Amino acid sequence: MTTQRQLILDTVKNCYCHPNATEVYDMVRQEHSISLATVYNSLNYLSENGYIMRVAIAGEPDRFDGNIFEHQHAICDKCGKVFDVEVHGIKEALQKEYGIDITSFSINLHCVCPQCAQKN
Amino acid sequence: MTTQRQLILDTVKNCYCHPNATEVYDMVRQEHSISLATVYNSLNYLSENGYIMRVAIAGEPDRFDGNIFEHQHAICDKCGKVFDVEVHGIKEALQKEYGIDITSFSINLHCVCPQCAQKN
DNA sequence: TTTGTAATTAGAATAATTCTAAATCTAAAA
DNA sequence: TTTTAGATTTAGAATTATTCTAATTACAAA
Repeated sequence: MTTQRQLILDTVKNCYCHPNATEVYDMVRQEHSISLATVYNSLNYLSENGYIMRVAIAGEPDRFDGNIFEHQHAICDKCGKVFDVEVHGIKEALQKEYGIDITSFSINLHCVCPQCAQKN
Repeated sequence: MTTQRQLILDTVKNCYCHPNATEVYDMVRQEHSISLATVYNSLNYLSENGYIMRVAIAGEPDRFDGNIFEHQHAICDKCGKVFDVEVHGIKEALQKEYGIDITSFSINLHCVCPQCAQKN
């Protein structure tokens, strides 16, 4: 864990959003000098080693998530915001149902979030 | 539905793999002259209008799926192959659990497929 | 026909990501 | 200490993925 990796890890952990690589770059750059390549390298390293999660959403660049507890994502189709949602017992259910050893899994729920639903 | 869109729809429907845009382009081009831009436009059109599904997998370009029945995907982390898996009742369960109106949802299961598991 | 709208096209432009090679850092060995 | 080896960082080039632009074409309705 190097200075830059720690910096990027902290940024992802503390932002409570689900930033993509460019957004992480912009955030880190406000306080420190860093190369975009390092941001990509570090995000790859951190997600491959379980420090953060890589989040794939159809039609947009990969995002990253500092919350590594088992959880899933809901994407608002109006405003694009991504929300964490808690799950329990789903992995076991899926494992049982499909009869394959599931290494990991991800669920993306597409919805209209409460805020967007309100403003008709 | 134009000639090109039909061509692309047929290609995605008949290939029984989960091709990305470039792969669709290469397949169509073997028999017909077409522009890459048309492939992208058409894939967007077809997926936005429910003819095909867009499949997002972390770290790779979006793929497309001619199977539009409710189903999910398992990705082998060794060989990269993508398999369709059947689901039932999950949407209702999720809807109930999260209490939000789910427009659509997708589940990606990461696994080691039977073939890869076999070869040690 | 003519006209209007939408689709297709090639190529340019943009965006996202990885690669390259040089410079830097770090920790262990001499 | 100095040296060395290995990994990391960096800037910028290169590559890959996708969208945009503007001209052309196709097609259906008037």
